[in-house]
Amino acid sequence: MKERIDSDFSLLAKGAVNLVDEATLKKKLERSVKTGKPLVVKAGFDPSAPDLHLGHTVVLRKMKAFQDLGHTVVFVIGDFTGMIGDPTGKNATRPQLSREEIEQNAETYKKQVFKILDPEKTVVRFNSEWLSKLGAEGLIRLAGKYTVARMLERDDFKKRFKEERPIHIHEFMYPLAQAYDSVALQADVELGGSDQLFNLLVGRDIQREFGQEEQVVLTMPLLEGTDGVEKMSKSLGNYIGINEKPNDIFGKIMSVSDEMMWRYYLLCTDFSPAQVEAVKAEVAGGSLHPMEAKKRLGELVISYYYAAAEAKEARARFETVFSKKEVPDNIEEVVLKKGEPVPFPRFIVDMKMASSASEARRLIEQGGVTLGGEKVTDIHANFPKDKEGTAILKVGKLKMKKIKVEE
RNA sequence: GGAGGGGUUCCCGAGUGGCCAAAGGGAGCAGACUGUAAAUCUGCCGGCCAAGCGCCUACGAAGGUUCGACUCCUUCCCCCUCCA
Repeated sequence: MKERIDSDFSLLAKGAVNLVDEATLKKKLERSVKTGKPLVVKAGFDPSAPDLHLGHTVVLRKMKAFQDLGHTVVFVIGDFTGMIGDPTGKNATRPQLSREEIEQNAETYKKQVFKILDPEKTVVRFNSEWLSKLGAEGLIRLAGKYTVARMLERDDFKKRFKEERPIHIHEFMYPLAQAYDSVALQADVELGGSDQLFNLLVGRDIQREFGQEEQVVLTMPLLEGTDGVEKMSKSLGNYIGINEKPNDIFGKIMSVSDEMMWRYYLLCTDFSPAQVEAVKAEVAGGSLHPMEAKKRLGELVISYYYAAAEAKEARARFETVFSKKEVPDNIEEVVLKKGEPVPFPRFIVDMKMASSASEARRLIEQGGVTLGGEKVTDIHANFPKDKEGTAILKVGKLKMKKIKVEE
């Protein structure tokens, strides 16, 4: 029993940035084993961005870890808190989402989330369920359980207060509302990104106020995006979506810098820190090529969201296109009727391989366009639509189509 | 209610009557190189074509002044800060 708890604990604590606190988690685990009652593990998600990327998976995978040990994972969709908007200090006014939009987003969410979590074992809840019921009175009562001074402990509030930048009252409600989620669910554990630490800790205080046992707070690191600097986010365009095609995921992973790849190894795979170190040592020692390490990473990551065969295929395609610089077999074919020759820039736009003729011209000028392996050099040249035949049109390294002209 | 600051191309941000399709940076794209869609270097980076030093569209919106406005004036819209 002692071993069971220790091994569960170390598995769950793996990779965490914050764990508040170890003793409580152990205690809860122990009690759960004894009573056979699973822990309630909660994580909240904003309903406005239903496009999951690898950054989200860091926390989701942690949820999965709890789930695999038999605990109850509650996926909270913050439809109520979403209306408030997490106070990030930015003034991005959030578009008010309609009920239908939220429902729709939730569905999209589930579809993606269940690529990681077990749909059978996952409880999905909307926090408007209990927060709406609270009413103005309840909300004020809730607010009565916390103090401004404590709120101002939050780093960005503190900063803004000091710099005399505005803090809106409703921003204080966000952590409180989120905390109340934990009360409503009687959460034992709450997971989140490391930027959520403050909010999650408020949950503990509020739970105590409501006479509940405090939840354990466990935060995971924020994964940097493909640029290697900013945290992965859709709005920054540096993300790798788990819904993207295997080929694209593979390519994007290959575009992650060599240094950054270790971070991905650590946060996006099942590798233990020791295993990651081992691969790292191999690369450092020269016995493993960094490119190979990265290819393996790509294959591995894809295999979590797609079939293993598809992961292999993505890798194979990458090697064909980039390493061997060959054209893969299964590329899109476009069949055209014979007709008048078309100026190349126009033609490239028609084929949707450039967004404007100017761009197409630029691509030609820069030597990025080939037809049947021949470089197109003249922007005034025509695509020989008057001749029958098949040729591969390549625009840049990534875009290629097989063009067939027939009678 | 009062005082002030601001809205520029995908983003940040300079520009304050012509030299402005608008500095610089980021992102993006292309090429070279390579070990990868890494790194590095070079170039491009509103649109249209008859490709000229051409035309159209663009500096919150609408008008106006001017030979000429992102730059000046008027009105309006929006954002932000401080004081009350």
